[in-house]
Amino acid sequence: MQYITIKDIARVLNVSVATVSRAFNDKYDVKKETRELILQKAREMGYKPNPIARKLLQKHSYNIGVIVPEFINSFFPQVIIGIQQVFLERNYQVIIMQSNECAEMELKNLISMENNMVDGLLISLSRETQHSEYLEQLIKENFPVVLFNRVSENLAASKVVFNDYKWALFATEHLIEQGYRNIMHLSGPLNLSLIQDRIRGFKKAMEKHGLPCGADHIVEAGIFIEDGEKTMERLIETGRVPEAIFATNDPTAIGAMKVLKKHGFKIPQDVAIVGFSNTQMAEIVEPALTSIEQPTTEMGRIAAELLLEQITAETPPSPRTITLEGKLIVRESSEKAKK
Amino acid sequence: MQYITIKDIARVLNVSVATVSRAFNDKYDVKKETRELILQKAREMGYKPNPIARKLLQKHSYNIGVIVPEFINSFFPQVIIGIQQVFLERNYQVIIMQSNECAEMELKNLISMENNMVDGLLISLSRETQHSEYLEQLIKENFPVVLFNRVSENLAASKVVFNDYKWALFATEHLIEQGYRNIMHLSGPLNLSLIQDRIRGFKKAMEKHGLPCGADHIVEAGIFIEDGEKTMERLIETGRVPEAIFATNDPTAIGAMKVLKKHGFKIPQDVAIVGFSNTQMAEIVEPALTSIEQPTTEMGRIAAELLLEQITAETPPSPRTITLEGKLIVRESSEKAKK
DNA sequence: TTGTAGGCGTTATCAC
DNA sequence: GTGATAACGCCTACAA
Repeated sequence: MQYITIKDIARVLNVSVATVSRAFNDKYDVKKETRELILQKAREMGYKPNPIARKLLQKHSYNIGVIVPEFINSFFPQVIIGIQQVFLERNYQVIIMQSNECAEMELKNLISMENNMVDGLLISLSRETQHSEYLEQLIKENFPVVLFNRVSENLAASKVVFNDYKWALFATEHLIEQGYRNIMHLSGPLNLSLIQDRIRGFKKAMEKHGLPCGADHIVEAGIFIEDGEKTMERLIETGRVPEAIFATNDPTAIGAMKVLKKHGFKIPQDVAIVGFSNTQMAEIVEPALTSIEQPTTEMGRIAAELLLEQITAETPPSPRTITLEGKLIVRESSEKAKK
Repeated sequence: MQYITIKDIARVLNVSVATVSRAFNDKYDVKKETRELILQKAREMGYKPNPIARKLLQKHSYNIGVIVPEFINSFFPQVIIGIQQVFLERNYQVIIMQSNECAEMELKNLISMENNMVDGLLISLSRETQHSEYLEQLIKENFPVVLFNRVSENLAASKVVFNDYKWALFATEHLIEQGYRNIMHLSGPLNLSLIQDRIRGFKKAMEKHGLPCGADHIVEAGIFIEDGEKTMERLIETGRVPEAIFATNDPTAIGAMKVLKKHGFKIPQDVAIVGFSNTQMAEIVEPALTSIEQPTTEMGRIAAELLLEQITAETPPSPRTITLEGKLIVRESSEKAKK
């Protein structure tokens, strides 16, 4: 693949490269005929400007980087839709990479994004990421970064998060109000702060109502259906089936439901369940799953707006954290306990 | 953000830029002390090599572009996982963009990928894409491109597709064998060739068994849950509920099931259903959905291998089409009709 | 209106 | 070992 350059065109047409260059950037004056001649010839020769060379001069790429841990669950795809909504109309391209929940991969993504000269970065940290020096450095250098959903307190960047604490509390209180007492929390990866927040919310609700909430009431499961399945199998084997379950997200809840049903437990009569995130699956599963609705697409939009501000601002604005609220969607899986 | 360059380092250290450059690329001979001095100073000054400048000289970026129509359904995310598996161990970065089922957007993605100098491109066409001149041109210029799943016959590139015709035929025959006669096909966007293939498979099966298969046996629905819902609502309203349904994919099937159940129809007793793609939801819905399993991750891996071949080959290999086979997963939604 | 020439940040090929 | 210097492809003062 031999690329045609403006030099080639200039040579063929016996004009200078400057003239050719000007013919393409119409802010300069070029005689109409020569311009047309050049454009015509360029097309004929199959010329395409080399964007790399251009980028060497200009300083922005109109590319935005997005790094997410995974997109098997629909959560991140939905956030990305919001991100795209904002950037597309501003003529930015959105480049997506996935870290696969792996810190090493995330670092590679990060470096690669910088190499490709994105103008800004939206990132949701991987499960493994305890601390990212590289990202910290980037932020220190005033590179525009906005964290969303999976954030780290150590990073001095703008953040968009969900009020996980509050809505975990509400979700748990909902079960309590429905008459359940022995409630268990199936949590996700413990080093994620949002998971910790949900745990805190769960504990707070239990304490507030004087219910037992020891170590055996919180079980680490995961965030995928299989995680919920495995954990529930284990709980059933060891005879630790509670009256109700608050799961850290819908897939985990659904995995648990699947196993419970398989073992003949009735939901919600034997075990009531509440999920988190209100995915499409919540409506499909039977009985339909009570869940906390999160404004996913909005999260993307807001994060995008924050980033845009940073990119266009003269002086770097000080970091802000925006906390989004949700909504409890009550369905059959958490119907009132029979007395 | 002022970038530090090798010039700055050279100036400060009173050496030439050449020496600084050499210190970083250790294939040249530099005195140990000077190298260490330079590296040390570089770190101190916060120097980062400018990859754009580098790319101007070298010719490849070690970036691979992937363009998909959407990733709300889990199909494409799973394919991407396969793609990543192959490229990561080869030290390529995978850049993902989504066209949002929109031809205009897809074109922007395409241009942007080229601008970012990806070494090769994996693409699944948007629903709207009838014909992409830009892509055609790219392929003509021997730019490495592999199409997967959503392909176009007009493009002379390598392709990885699923044997939609055959497995749609099998899925339909399965319903016929179970004793159903009045079978309807809920299809997807008609201008996608894979959708046409599934329609052909459905028709063939019906004809083969002497069953009626007129225009009213094939209804265009879509590929999302909502599409299945809307279509089923319409069918129920107009009193056109068949004995069995073969849906173009799982979400459509599940949407239809949801509405059928809401209206009191029993599955499979009143209406049997078969889906396509075997998504996670198929196991979760009740009754569990019979579906065609597709090797999604494998599709990604194979497409990636094909692309890698093209990228590394001296002379462009002639395009190949690889057709993947699937598997019928029988569950309750298609149990035998009662006589 | 057009041409000349310098520069963007890096690497590679000469010399010394 | 190291320093000039010419590329890479494009843009843009400045001159003409």
